[in-house]
Amino acid sequence: MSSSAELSGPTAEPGNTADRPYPQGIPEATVARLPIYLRALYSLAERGVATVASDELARAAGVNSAKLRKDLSYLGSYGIRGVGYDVEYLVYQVSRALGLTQNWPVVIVGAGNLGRALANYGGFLTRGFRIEGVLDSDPALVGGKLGGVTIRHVSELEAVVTGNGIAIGVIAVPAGAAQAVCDRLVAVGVTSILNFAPLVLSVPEGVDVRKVDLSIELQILAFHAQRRFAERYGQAADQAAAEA
Amino acid sequence: MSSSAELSGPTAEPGNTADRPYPQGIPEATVARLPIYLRALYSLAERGVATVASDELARAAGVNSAKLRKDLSYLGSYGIRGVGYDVEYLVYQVSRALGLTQNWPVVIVGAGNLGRALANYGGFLTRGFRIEGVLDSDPALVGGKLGGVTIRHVSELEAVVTGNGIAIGVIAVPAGAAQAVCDRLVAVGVTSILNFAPLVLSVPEGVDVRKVDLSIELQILAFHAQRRFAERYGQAADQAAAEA
DNA sequence: TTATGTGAACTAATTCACAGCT
DNA sequence: AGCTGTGAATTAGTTCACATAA
Repeated sequence: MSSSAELSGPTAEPGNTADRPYPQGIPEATVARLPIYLRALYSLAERGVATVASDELARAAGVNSAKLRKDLSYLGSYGIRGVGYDVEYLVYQVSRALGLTQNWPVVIVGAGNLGRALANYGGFLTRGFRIEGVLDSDPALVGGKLGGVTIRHVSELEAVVTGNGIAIGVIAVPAGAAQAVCDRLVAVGVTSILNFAPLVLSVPEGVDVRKVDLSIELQILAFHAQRRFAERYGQAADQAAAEA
Repeated sequence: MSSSAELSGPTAEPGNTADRPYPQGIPEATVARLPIYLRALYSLAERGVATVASDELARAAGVNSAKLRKDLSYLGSYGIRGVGYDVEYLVYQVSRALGLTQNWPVVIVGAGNLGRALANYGGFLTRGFRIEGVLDSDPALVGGKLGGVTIRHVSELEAVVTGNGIAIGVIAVPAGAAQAVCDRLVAVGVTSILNFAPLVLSVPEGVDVRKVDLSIELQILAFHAQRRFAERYGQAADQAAAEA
């Protein structure tokens, strides 16, 4: 989770929040759900749905409707009582809240399986982001294409970042190389980092790191699976059950 | 996030929690951090560290020490006052809490870039899990090897799951195919699903789905990046800043 | 009617601060 | 003397339930 909990967090100067789009700040938990709503809204729009009620959108997003309405209320009053929400308009408002009406240039460091998966991942390249550079240390990969971009050598990292005004970096290199890549990104002004390497990066104050950890999620599943087995067969049986 | 908040949730029968390993239940937020602690502990163990204080382990995990101590206290009293925690012993206790002293057989559906990245990802194959099957619909991939396992055709899904007593499935197929794969996994008894496809899966009660969404994290980063720009340059400047 | 928007109540998570053990 | 373990206080997040507006 990100360090700051609010839009107008402790680093914001006091007293001038009144003319911001979202004066009270958007709770972090809400921010984390907005992308899910956005995806559900796109899916509705594609199916030609013009208006949606909170129950329906909530179901599509996998949350309850009270939570959805409260979440959306942080962005403003964009619904119509007795009717619901205009899908297209809500897409715009949620996009704007997330900063996706801009087009953020992104650099991906690491063009291995993970980097390739990212570049081809449905929705990674969508509205709001463009892959401006892909870097790798393997000479065999340099010069190849990925996501419409030519893979360049990682030694060009600084040139690629500064030359394209890149503020967001994606680290998709092995754990051993990740901290060094991170340090170099931060040194040339990248303040948002998405980390896929399985380690905790250390960064200076003011840099926002989010991590996607493929094995942590699996371990959380194992915890719940174990719990289910223990409930069903008693606490001694879970060992045997998993071996079966 | 998972549906149930506690180890002994509403589905557990009342009155027999006293002889469970963790009678009061482990908060979901704690469960989500245990894998991070575990990784930090392994890293310390590899460096030959025998004992660690909460401050140091907390720093390695990127949390504050009060939170770490409270988290560990849900598992039991495994520290030594005035000294710290025995690294090896704590590895065992955290592993046990997460259900990783067992060896869960896992099936990965989808052997594209993402499936391949998973199989090669540092730590995905580690203690607690073994890849028991990899499936894909592409005949060109079937018969090849991935993570030490031969890729089989997705039509064999049911046979692979039931034949190996698999309880955990990983969905690494495109969004369009994900729900169908999910339904088939659930139908043959898989109750834990890790979903990489960018959509909300619908599953019956009792099935635990976690999702890893590569683009949602990027969107959350964009939100914070936008906020920083707005704070620094005023709310009108952020548009121009990202275009630069 | 009907479905939003939101105070109020509730539940979960975090942090503080210090008693208690080694 | 030092670090854990944990009640108490605080803060964040969720859900309820209904006044409000189309």
